[in-house]
Amino acid sequence: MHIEFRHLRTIKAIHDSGGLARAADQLNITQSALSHQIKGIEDQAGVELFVRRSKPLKLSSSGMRLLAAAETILPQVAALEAEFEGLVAGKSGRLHIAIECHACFEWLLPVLEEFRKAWPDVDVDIRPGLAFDALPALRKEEVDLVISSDPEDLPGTDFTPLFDYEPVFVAASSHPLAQKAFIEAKDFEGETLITYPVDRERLDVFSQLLTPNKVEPKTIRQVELTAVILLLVASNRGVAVLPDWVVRQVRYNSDYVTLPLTETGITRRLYAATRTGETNLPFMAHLIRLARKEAVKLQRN
Amino acid sequence: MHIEFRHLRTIKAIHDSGGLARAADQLNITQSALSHQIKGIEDQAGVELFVRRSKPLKLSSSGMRLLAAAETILPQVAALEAEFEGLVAGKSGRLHIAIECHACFEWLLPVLEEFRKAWPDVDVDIRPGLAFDALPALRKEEVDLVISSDPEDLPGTDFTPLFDYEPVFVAASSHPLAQKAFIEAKDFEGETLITYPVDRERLDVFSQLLTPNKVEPKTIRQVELTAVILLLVASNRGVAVLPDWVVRQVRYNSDYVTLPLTETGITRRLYAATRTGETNLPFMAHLIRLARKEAVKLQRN
DNA sequence: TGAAGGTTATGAATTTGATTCATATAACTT
DNA sequence: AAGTTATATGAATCAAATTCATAACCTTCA
Repeated sequence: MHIEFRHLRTIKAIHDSGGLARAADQLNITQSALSHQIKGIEDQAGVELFVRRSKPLKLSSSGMRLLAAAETILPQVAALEAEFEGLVAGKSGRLHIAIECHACFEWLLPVLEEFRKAWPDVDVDIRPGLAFDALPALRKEEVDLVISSDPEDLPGTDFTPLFDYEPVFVAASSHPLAQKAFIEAKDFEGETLITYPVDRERLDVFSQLLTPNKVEPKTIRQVELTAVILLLVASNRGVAVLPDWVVRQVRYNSDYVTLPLTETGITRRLYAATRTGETNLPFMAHLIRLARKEAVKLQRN
Repeated sequence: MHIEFRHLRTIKAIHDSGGLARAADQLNITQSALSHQIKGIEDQAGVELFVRRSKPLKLSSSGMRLLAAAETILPQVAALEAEFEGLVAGKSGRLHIAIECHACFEWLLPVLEEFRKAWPDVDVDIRPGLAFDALPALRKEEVDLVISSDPEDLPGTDFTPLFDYEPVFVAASSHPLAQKAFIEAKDFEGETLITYPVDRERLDVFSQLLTPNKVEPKTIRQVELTAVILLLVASNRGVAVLPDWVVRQVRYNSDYVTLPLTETGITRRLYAATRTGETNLPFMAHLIRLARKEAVKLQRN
């Protein structure tokens, strides 16, 4: 027996309408098409699904069994179809995020909090395991959004600017470098540099200053949490380079100073990388707006 | 989105096979047909269900949602199809019975007990409400079997003989009629006749003796249970006419006598009425055999 | 009982949807 | 860059579904 959803809908329509002609109207086909159709189903099933010795015809006991199945299965199909309509309309979907920027948790978590209120049907997740090779994962649809400061010219991938920030040098107030107006690459030569535990080429201090100037810090110490980095810096256990929004947040504590990198400072920009077909989804656009709003807030502090 | 079971099977086959060509083999269609098919589903859904930037292709997040639905719904469809195969093969089905013969419960219940052991998948029920107008109900598929002693020449309805029985006169041993060799219609004139609570034209004593002889008993008292009828008869509160299998069962009790109706006795035959298309279903044939076997047993007592 | 009205069935023609065939395109590996 | 593997594409073909027109059947009423 080759049963399809369509057949279940037919059975239900006939039962609910109490006749073939009315059901045909409901299904937007002719009575004749419906007659042929039920004959086809019966031929396949090998049993009579309708009793025709009364007028209008009605379901046989076998037909009633099919009706029972229809009443179980069709709501599941309707829910699935509604869900896909939501997907198409952008009301639902998946938003799995990979973050190349380790410090971005500081602004992203409040953003996602706000986002969830507006888009309860969107499946949100942060995928820490995909921070490495985030852009290939985006292409393979393993994530849906990558937060990155390194735009690339990739077909099928859009980089939407979020906001600009400045990576700044952070040292204890008593540190000798604290008296300078700005920091140069060579200033790092005798220092213990404290960083997040990521590939050094993905840290601004290396990509924008040290690597181009072929300078190596004395030692590098990796620390997971921003607060711990600042604690170690304040107690002169090392120096750090952090996004300005990070140190702006804890500006009340004056145990350390912040200095620009280079005379003119360095400005970096954060981007949201999305697949081209999804950039304009309403929920995606809303997340980007929320991210920019949070950035303005951070810069007011 | 016009989703069918077929589409769910396609999604599942692709996922399980890990590629389009292998899935096509599994589904017994060409790779090309499958490619067209998934393109068709995607066009309808309005979202991409597959990620093609890898080889072999794999399900997108939307596709995974469809797979989840497939894994829920397809087992339900498979069960339904298996059930219909059982129906066609006669392993399952419905057996709703209407009994025109009120005393037939005495042999039918043990028959059905045995039947259930052999045919656990057959839906068995006795429909007391349909005893009146049982044959029209059979035609309309409201019941599937009618036990009747009145065969009719009805197109589409088979009457299969079950067994013969004799309706016998029952009276207290001390009753004056107890001394006769047989009973005639006029013998009922001064008597209280105790019957089952059914239409008098459906009682053998009326249809075979009293009505043709234009005899009316003094009074008629209707009683539901056979055991109560026999009690009242034994205590000389009236007389009765019952099928011989009924009084044969309780023959140890000698407070009453049984006498044939007329000099030569009256023989009646019980029939199983079924719809012509269903008479030869294995479970139906088995029930008829069991009924006959039970009758032999009753006649041995 | 015959007529009228309502309902479903049927067959040929037509339309629509699915599949095949042959080949192009894309992804991956060496 | 070449070769292999995997999927996509378009035209042709086939199969399934639907329509149109009408036949057949059932129920009710006078």
